[in-house]
Amino acid sequence: MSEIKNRNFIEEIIEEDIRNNKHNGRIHTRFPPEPNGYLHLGHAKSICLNFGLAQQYNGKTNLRFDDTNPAAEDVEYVDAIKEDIHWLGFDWEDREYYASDYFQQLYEYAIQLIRAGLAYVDDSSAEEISKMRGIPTSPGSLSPFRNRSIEENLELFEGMKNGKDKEGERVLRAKLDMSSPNMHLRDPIMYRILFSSHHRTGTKWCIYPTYDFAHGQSDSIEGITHSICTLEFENHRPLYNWFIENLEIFPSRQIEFARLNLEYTLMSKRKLLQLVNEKMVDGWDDPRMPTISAIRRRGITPEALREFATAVGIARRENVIELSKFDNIVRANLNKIAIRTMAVLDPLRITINNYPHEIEWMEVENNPEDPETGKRNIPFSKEIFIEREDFMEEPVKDFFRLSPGNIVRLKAAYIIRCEQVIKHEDGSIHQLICSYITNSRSGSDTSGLKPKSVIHWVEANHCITATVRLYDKLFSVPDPANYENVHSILNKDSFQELTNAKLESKMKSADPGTRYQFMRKGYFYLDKNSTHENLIFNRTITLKDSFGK
RNA sequence: UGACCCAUGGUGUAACGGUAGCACUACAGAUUUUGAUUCUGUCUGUUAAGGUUCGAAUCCUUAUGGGUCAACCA
Repeated sequence: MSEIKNRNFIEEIIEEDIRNNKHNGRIHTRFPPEPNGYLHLGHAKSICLNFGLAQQYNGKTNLRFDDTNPAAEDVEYVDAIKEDIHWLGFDWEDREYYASDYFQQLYEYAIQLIRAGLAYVDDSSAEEISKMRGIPTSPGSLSPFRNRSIEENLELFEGMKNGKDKEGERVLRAKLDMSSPNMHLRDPIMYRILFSSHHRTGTKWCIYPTYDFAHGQSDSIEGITHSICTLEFENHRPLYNWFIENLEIFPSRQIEFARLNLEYTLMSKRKLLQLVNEKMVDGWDDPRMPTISAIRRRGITPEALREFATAVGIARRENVIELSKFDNIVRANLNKIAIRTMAVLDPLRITINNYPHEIEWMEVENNPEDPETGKRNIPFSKEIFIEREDFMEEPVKDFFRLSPGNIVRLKAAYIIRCEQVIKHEDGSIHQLICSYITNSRSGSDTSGLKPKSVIHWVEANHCITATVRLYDKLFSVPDPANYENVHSILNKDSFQELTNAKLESKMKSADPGTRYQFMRKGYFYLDKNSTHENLIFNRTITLKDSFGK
């Protein structure tokens, strides 16, 4: 069935397991976000991987919030995460779980390990524990509390649970190997005391399991067959397995893959939070952010994002994806579906002095890539706007657009020639006087003229004015993660707001769900704060532009 | 001076002991009433050295380079 298809290493593992009828051929994955921030591109890769694998192999995927640290977590994030996953196109059905659902079970597991002599309560301070752990290249030392009796451990652990101790006063540790070269095996901490209120369990618990003591068991409880995580958890795997083996519970298997890195993009939750908190961006969904909500607000489709998540591949080597890969996929997707319209972002008025008609209606396609979207008529008169940058008084080499004495084709209309430049007192250009070529009307052109360029325009008396927001890369360096100070690497030109853009009048009723292509300018999408009175469009991405290369 | 992991064009990813392929980028050309799209072509690669084998990107060894680990974060 899949002899020809190239599979990634995780698919190979799964197919091998299916062949061996492991877990009766059952495939069950999970996506385990911690609700302490918004989902970003890296998470999108993981979501597509986990849900995609389940779809591919007839399995299931659970959503599980990894909420074992009440100090950092919040319901605000829970809701946003759910919305993002659904928007991306995936559904966990009724399997919405929380690690905190298992707090009681986890507590019992801990007692089981204490009874087996495999866990102990340590009264050492955090600093002492850290010191006794040693360094990777030399063994740690044993805690003086390591050999407490089972009874004493049981009693002390119950005391911890009942709030007898202060935060940081005691922890429960697994008894493994203080001389292991793997630091995670040097008596890792299983439980710590935290008197913060949990977003789900409130103040019921004052001891909370650590990631290592919660994650594998949560997988196991849910019958997860393939627990997929990123490479930095690789050194945790022996511990993951140790807990499962010693607890004698369902053996989920942890598999690690390389996380996504993208040029010019920060993927660290901590730093993204900093950008938001210090108002370097307009919230988590600022279109320059790499979060899923920002990508949505930018106007990128879930299809494009899914395609990107697949295209980057799954492997175990560190990687940095080029931004052009992302851009390419976004453009290819939008090119197929975007409704074309003409919009002049930075208007320059033109009067066509020899144009005799009051008005004419010109027919133009809504999307040449999709004839089913039909055509529309747009008005044309002697007063129009063109893009200021489509005129150059002293054209540089290879500038094909309008300049004094030269001709250009107005898309779907006539060829015009620039006759005169009218300036303000300060020398800046006020407007242009042009003539039009009478027999050059689009579709019935008999002029024989071949202008080197076609430009967009809008009729001056029918158009509407709107706000257009142009976004660019947030950072000026391709590897922002390598800089501690994000302020110093911000791209100063990452945001530009134009408030005098001229749009075709039909855009008055622009649809919030529709992706538009402003011809020759890029793809645009209505912002969430747009109103009928004040239309705001976000630029999703520019068109490819080979001018000047 | 430890353990674990990784190494294929500029980037990402295939090739499962038998012709190093695909995508993106770059460059060149064709088409085009969007300098877009589309189409065609070109450049560039198995980290190194040994070994096993009729045959190695693939298996083994060593070296080199890179990543992860010393939170009561996940």
